[in-house]
Amino acid sequence: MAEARTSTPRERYRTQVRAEIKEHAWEQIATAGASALSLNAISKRMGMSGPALYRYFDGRDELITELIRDAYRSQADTFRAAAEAGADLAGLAHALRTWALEDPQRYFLIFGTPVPGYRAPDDITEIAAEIMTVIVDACAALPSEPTPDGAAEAFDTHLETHRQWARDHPASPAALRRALSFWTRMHGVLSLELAGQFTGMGFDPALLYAAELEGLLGP
Amino acid sequence: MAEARTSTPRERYRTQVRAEIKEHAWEQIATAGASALSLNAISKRMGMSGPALYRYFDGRDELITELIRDAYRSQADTFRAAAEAGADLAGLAHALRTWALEDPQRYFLIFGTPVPGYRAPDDITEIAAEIMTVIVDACAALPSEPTPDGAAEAFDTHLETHRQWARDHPASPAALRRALSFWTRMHGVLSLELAGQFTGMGFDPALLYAAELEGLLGP
DNA sequence: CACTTCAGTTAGAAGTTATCACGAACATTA
DNA sequence: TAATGTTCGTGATAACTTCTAACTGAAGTG
Repeated sequence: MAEARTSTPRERYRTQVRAEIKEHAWEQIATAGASALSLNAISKRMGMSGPALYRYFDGRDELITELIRDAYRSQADTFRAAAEAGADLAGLAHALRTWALEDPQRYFLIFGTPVPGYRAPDDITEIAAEIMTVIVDACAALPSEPTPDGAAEAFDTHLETHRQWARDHPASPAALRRALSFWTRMHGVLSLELAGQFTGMGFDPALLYAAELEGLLGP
Repeated sequence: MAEARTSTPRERYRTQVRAEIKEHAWEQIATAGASALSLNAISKRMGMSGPALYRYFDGRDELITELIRDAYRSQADTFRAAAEAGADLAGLAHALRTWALEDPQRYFLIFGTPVPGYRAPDDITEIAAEIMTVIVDACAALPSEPTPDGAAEAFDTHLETHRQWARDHPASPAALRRALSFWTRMHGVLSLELAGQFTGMGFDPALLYAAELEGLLGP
């Protein structure tokens, strides 16, 4: 049994081809969207014919799932890198926007239209939880906390006993609520901007993003 | 030249078949997503074979565009109906959420992953502008206005001269900014909820939605 | 050297969108 | 009424797609 002490040439070849396939897939997704991803086109552009690709991926679904996984990992890495570089919540927001604009279709691979039947593998939701943890940490480290009014207070008491999504993070409910607001508000602006819903409207999305961010940091 | 005085039986039949096709399409989209929409399957389920459908729609793209148009119209109708029934901004938020939960895939047909090349026809963007107008009206009718801090103030001055998206609505910049915040924040929560990003996290999305709404009405 | 493993091939099934040419039903006009 | 169009639905066909099966050849292993 090959102990995989380093890696056999065959394994290296295999992972290299897999990576090349994914690269072509990303290229295709960026230009035509995930729904137009064609295994056939990838194979032909790599100089091999049709079914050869099935040696490396079980099929279209597995390839896309792998791309989704990479997208999540990429986002988690940017967040973690920003946090380790000492970024606060505003820094995270900036890193997120930069990352999203870098490849809109990658963003939509995570946050775009869901396929009704699809259920993400557990290791992917694990990465998602890791991302949330970074955000919650940043919210807990902020000097002030958002003051709860009516509905916010109700939500805070709800969060008191519903925080397993944050891995039972010891932060205050207000901090948890701010983390969720951060997520939803930044996503709200970003997704609409990346989807092109603002094009032709005339205002600068970056300013809206900044305003939403500051409104989140303030009270 | 048939003056189309009322409508010929053939025209009635035609529009009826078109409607039936769209109904089957909606059904299919709701269960499997728009990317899995199959003209073939629709034809067969209607008892006619393959290419017959091309008498009624130029092709897949035209059918989907028509569905998008209907989705926009449906949303515009709900907003308008709510506004005419005297709903304030909170009422609009409630109507929006109900409408979205009614058919998530219809929501994503409007706000979901964009197809890189696709450009919506002008009459559709017209409906979108109509929707924005209702929201801006509701924001202008609110008693208080959001107080601008730093970035919000910068955005307000920007909106002073960039308001053609609101058909040059005479509302104050603060009201316009609130309208945009309303749109992005409600969409932020809704889209993530409908995409299933909250499932397994344990908290109630409705409470988050309510909290975000109230945070929008307050200051 | 023999044997196994694996990459890549062609062939083919089943599905899709979309076009074409034809017959049949319908509507309109002479 | 009869002739003439117009439109609907059909089967055949092309060009795609994913994906399976069987086969060839090369690379690594005992």
